[in-house]
Order: sequence, then structure tokens, then C-alpha cells
Amino acid sequence: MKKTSPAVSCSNCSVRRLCLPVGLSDGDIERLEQVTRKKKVVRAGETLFRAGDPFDSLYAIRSGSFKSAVIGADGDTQVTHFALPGELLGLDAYSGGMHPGYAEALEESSVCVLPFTQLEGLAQQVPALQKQIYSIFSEELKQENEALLLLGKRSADSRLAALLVNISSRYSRRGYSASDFVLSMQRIDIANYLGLTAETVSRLLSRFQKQELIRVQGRSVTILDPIALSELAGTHCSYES
Amino acid sequence: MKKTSPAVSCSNCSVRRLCLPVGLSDGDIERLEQVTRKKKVVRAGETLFRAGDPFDSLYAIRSGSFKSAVIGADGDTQVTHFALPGELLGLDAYSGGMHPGYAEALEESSVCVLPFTQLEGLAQQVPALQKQIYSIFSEELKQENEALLLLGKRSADSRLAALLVNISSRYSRRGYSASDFVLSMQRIDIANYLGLTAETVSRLLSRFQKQELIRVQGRSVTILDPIALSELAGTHCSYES
DNA sequence: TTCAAACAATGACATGGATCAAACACGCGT
DNA sequence: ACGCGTGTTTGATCCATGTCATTGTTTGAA
Repeated sequence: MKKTSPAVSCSNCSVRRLCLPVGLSDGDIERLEQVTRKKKVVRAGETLFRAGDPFDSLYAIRSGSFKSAVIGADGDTQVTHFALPGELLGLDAYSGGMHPGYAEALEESSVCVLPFTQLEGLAQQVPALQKQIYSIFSEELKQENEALLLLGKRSADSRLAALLVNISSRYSRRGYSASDFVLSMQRIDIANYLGLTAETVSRLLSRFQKQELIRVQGRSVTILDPIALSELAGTHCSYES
Repeated sequence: MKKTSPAVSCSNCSVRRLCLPVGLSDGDIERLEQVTRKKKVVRAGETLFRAGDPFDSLYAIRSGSFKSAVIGADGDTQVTHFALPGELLGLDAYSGGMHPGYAEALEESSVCVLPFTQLEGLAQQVPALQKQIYSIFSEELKQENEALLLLGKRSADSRLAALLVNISSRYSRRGYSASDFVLSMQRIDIANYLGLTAETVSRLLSRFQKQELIRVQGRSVTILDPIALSELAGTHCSYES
């Protein structure tokens, strides 16, 4: 079995139903593959890009996971997003010509590199791809609005419950178990993302376990009572990202 | 040359340097004007669109101001944005085909109605417009990231200071005074936006006044010490102890 | 395997901002 | 101009969550 530099093929990609190819014909997917030839592997803790790096590409996650964060003027950071396979990183860099924040791999991860000028050119010719790009931008905005809702109004336990429900449903959509998964990020990243402290997150996870909502074992989580958890989160129907 | 129902002309619009026409040639602006023919006036307290309304148009603010808000599953709302002239409303509706939140005029306001399918079609032919649309999407994402930073990490006074500085600079960019302006929204909207209560906002405004950072008279604000205010907001470069 | 360093859990205590309550001001319709 | 309702200010109190401190647990390198 020979191992060339691994060929990227959207048609065979396990996340194609969640990624740019959505809604594209086979022919158009072939043209998209011309743009997505380059693939990159990032190891845990390494960054895909840093704040200030020039913008030239978007990155589509094939496997693994990332955290994105922005850095404030006074140096403190805010985790803005946990990204799973099928999601696009770097969209917020277009307008300024450079990345306003960084993306760090939470585990060994693999991404498709999408040179934006090429993608742009192709989108100009393929309306379905154009629509898909708009859709992803818009979806991202909607998600951030929901994140704002979370940070603005909800109590600590509600926030953490919402994150667990959200991650659970995102894994579920990708064909993994909705009830058993690994939180690949540290407690402190979760805390930062939710606007809390690591101690509070830790305490709440313990409490949720005592209340038999979940079972926690290090970074492995089992959802025991998804209904109660959703109610706590304030999102009665488990919505998807 | 008779004045019918007020003609919309991007070339003459006072906010054209901040709006979609940025970077477009005169010829392209003419084509854009074909799309922006419709204008709409919204009175204070009226909504431009509500959560759940079908998405068909974007709205470009010509004058006035709006608040956008999303409504959580349990009914409580989060103000996500205060929008000023030159800004686009409705971008987050594309992916779902409907508006996830509502936009309410804070004062008598006027907007251009941009039917999205037409805009999309034109963008397909005019790369500069395409770029401008991407840019606006991306800019919006970047701003929301900054909002997340604000809500996630900062203390109440820092948040309020940041809002004041932000609004001041946005007015300034539009050619108005950076130091004297009117907060067209209620205290409770500010509070909601910042993840605080109206009481806290009120107290802080009083305190800022006592500290001679600002002068408040109802909804009119005068910035007395922009430097100190920026420092409070954490938007200057300083290292924390 | 052992050790050191990073990560996580838990406890004790402090506090910023929420909540409740009351007085005050302003705008609007009559 | 009057009165009423909505919005705003201010005060008193309380609690959720942050902070600081300690101990326990996992990870990974030698």
C-alpha cells in the first residue's frame, strides 16, 4: 500500500455532506477538488494560523478539532468557537486581509487548504457554490448571535449545559454517538469560551454528575439525561449549528 | 426634474462610502441602483422584520438607527447589535431562509431594500460587488467576535466604556461629533446588549459622570475624557499586572 | 517505572453585579 | 397645564460566581 502525499477528494470525504460541496453537482465537485488539492496536518497544540497572519486561505476541517480565539487590545484572549469536522475556519479574516485571531488544534487534525482567490473565482462560475459560501457566512453569524445570547443572559449552569447539548448534537450529526464523547479541549478553554472560570466549570461538571445528568471521567462525557440538560440549557429542541 | 416618491441614488447617498458601493465604479454603481430602487421608512419602535419572517431582502440603513435582537428558545431576548447608517441588516437570515431575530427602529429611520436574489445576480457579474459582500459578512463576523470578547471577559464598567467609545468612533467616522451624541436606545437595551441590568448601566453612567469621564443628560452624552474612557474599555495597549 | 509538570477538583472566602424597592423625571395624550 | 405611564435614578440587600489556596490526578519524558 503506497502512501503518496494523501490525495484530497471531496467526493470521498467523510464530511462532504457538512462542507462546501453541499448542493453541488458531481461535475462541480470535481472543479472544487481542483481548489482543495492541498491538505495540511496540524498536531495538538499547534496553530493553523495566528492573529495577524495574512489572509489567503480558508481551512475546511477534515478531522480533529480546533479552538478559535481572538486577542483583545490588552492581551487577554476570548475563545470564540470550537470547530469540528466539516466546518470552515478563517472566514472573519477576509475583510481585514489578515486573521484577527488564531486557530489552535485541540488534537491531531487535518484540514483542506482553500486558497481564497481560487475559491472566489470558482464561485463566480458556480452559483451553487456561491450560495453555499453565503450560507456558511450567514450560518456563522447566526451561531455567534446564539453565543451572544448565551454569554449575555444565562447563568453558569445554563451555559455549560448548552455547550454540552450543542457539542452532543454536533457529534450526533456527524454520525458519532450523541451520548458519549470526548471534550477535546481543556477545562480552562471551556471556561473561557463560556465566560466563566475553570473552577466553576469543574464544580458544575461535578454537580451535573451528582444530579445524574451526565457522567464525567476526565475528558470523556456521557450524557445521562439529555432532556433535563436541554431544559437547563434553555433550548428545548436540540438545535444544530 | 420632478421629485417622485423619493428616488434612491447610491451616487448621492450620504453613506455611500460606508455601504455596498465601496470600491465600485460609477458604471457598477448605476447597476446597483437598479437593485436598490425600493426605499422604506420605519418609525421609532416599528420593526423592519421580525423573527421568523421569510428572508428575501437585505436592508441598508440610510438614516436613523436600529437594534437587532435574537430570541432564545425560552423567550428571552438578547440585543445583538446597534446598527447605524451605512450598515446592512439581515445577513444572518440567508442560511435559514428566515430572520432568526428582529430589527427595531430606535428612531425614525430610512432603509434601502435590497432583494437578495437580484443582488446575488448582480454580484455574480460584478466581482467588486462580490468582494464587498464577502467583506461585509467577514467584517460582521469580526465585530461579533469582539462583542464576545466584551461579554466574556470584561467587567461592567469596562463594557459600558467600550460601548461608548465604539459608538463615539462610529459617529465620528460618519462625520458627526465624536464627543457629543445621543444614545437613541433605552438604558435597558444597552443593559441587555452588554449583559447587564438597567440599574447597573444607570449607576455606571452616574459614576462616569462623577469621575468626569462623561456628561450625561438623559440620552445625550458628552465624552469629556476619551483617553481615560478608552483605557477603561481596555482598547488601548497596556499590559496587565 | 519514576518524576515533574500540567491539568483538574474541591474548599473557604470575597465581591461585583443582580434583585427588590422606592422615589424621581420626562414625554405624551387629553 | 395636568396626570399617568413609561423610563431612569438611587439605595439596601443578597447570592452566584470569582479568587485564592490546597490537594489530587493525569500525562509524558527519561
